[in-house]
Amino acid sequence: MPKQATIQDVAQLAGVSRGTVSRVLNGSPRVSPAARKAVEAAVKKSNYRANPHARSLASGRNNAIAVLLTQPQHELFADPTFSLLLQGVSDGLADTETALVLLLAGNDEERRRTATFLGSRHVDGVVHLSPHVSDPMLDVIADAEVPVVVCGIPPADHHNKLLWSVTITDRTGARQATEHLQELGATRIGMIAGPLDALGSQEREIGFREALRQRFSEDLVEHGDYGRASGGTALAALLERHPDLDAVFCASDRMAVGALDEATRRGLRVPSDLLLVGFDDHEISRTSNPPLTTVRQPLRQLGRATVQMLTTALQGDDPGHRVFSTELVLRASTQPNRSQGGER
Amino acid sequence: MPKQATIQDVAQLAGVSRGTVSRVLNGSPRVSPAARKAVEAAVKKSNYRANPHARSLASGRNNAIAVLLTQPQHELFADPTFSLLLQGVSDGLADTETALVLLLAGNDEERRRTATFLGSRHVDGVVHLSPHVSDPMLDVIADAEVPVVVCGIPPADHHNKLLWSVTITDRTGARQATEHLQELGATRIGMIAGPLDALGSQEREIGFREALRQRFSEDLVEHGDYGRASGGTALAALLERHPDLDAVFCASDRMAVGALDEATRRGLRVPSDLLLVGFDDHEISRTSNPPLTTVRQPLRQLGRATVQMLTTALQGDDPGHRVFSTELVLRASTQPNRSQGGER
DNA sequence: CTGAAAGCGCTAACAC
DNA sequence: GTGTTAGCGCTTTCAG
Repeated sequence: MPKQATIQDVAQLAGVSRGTVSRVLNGSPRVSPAARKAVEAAVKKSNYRANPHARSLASGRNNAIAVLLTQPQHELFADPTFSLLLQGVSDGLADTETALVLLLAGNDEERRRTATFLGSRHVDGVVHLSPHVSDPMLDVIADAEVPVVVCGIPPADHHNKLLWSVTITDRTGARQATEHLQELGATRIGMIAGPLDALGSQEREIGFREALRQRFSEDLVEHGDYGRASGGTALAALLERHPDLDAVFCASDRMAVGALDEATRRGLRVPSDLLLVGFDDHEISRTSNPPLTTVRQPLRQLGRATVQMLTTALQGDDPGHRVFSTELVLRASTQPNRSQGGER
Repeated sequence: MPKQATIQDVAQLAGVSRGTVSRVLNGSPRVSPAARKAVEAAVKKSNYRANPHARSLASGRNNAIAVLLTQPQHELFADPTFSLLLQGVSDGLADTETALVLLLAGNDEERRRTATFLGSRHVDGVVHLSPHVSDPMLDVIADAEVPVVVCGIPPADHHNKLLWSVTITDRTGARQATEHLQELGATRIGMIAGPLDALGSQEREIGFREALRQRFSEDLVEHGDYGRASGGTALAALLERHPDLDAVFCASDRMAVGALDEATRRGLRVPSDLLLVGFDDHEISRTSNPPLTTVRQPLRQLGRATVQMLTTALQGDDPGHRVFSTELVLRASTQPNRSQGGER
């Protein structure tokens, strides 16, 4: 069993010292071209691979970040949001040597494990996808004193100096969507909002409210859980209270599709009887029948941004806070006359 | 900035040597109760956390395993299979200190990164979820000489001494499903199979064939990609060739639901006009209308088994090969008379 | 049962 | 530029 080559072997092969090899490996500029060449050859020849633990131990860096997922897994995989964010994170890591450690914290046992894991400084930083209000993991992360970038609006009471966030224009996006419905002549507009503990959803509600102004009324809003089924239930509840509803803005595409299911079941046609707008611009909004007008959020970009910000933070700089713009995407669910669509 | 306590600090506090502390930490039996107590107190008092890298460096173990996902992410999250397997893996890790590193290898760049990662011995073992025929990652893993447990049927030509696998009774499950359709009187049974490069799907096809015997014919089989849309397309193709089709066995629930969509669109009623059986027993088979009879595979158990086997392998033992049984779950899609269901 | 001590493989500070 | 060397924090013989 030929043992794995160490930096010493490479040094010998190249006829230089370990220090020089290390410098070459870490791209230090203070190395002569000749030495560099020799080392590179030796590395290849000996099939040398740096031992990540020795490296971490000596340098104090981990070269690993964690992605924290707090949703119960059921919900986690049902929602394409995480897929896209994760993809973005992976993109962001693309030309680094940084490993991605997945932390599932969907139940108590997993949360416990995650806490010890973070406590033992396994990773240099963490990306937390969609924190909720009163998220216990936020405290765990704060205790671990590890830099974190959250994807979404962090609770206002967080007292973590090492927390940064990336968000989208939830409020504006919701307002624009609602205004779009108003411009189409809708006068009785309802909203199917997301869970109450999701701050992003609250923002969307505020945007809706802003657009409606004096026409707003609490009973025009029904809450779901972002999932498809809840959209149907919510629409039913709204119609119960407002049989004359002529448009609905939903805080997620999945709920919008659920509402579409329910509308269809009741014989309501979209868009002729009911205008419908979703939020996310997931695949499903394109393939539904009719396709949904929706508020696009650039999830993949968000994911990329989280790791960029984390990288910045790890270098000791302040990554600040980043906000990404949403964009209204017009489709058949709000285009009664099948025209090419509005001006927005 | 109070530095993190080291094993030395604990030793001093407890009035013992580092060696003793280490023994306590690693649960060695050769420690006096008194010493143990003292150490435990000191650990608590100093809020000591072992440095994982120092530990790995000294012991040669990593205390981390990788889960490899080779699907493009789009497909990855659309398919609940992975969610459940991952959940099982997480379960299996429950009372260990082992970290789960997620390796996404859905594109070339990710595959490259994964290869270097594995090459540098970051993890003790890898769990590979659903390998395909001619999967390039299998070679990468073999080159890295890291133990691997694959979830699914490994290609026959793998020459990896460190590869073990856990599978299900694909063939028997498919045969039983088909026989169930036959027992209900179906005479013209089609199959919507999965992708050709998935060995599990090939097995299901063989099971179907075994049940049909002389009635089998190539044109009774259509291939999809396990996804919903492909199920609809496939059913359309089958009906084109065999307008008298009275039953269809699908190699995934998602394809079965897609077939259901297509059947409904054509005005065919399930089960009265067409019997339908899926495979997986995913959530969707329960919530579809009508609910689907399906072949249940115990995914979560499979996931748990992978890490158990890996653990065994890491201890130097041979985990062998494990096969889990599928189970036919009867639902309305094959119960024309709404009776309580068959005898199987 | 316990302490002493030799590394694990690498980085980084220091000297030349 | 490059070699030397002192650790990084822990595990694991080896004595006793």
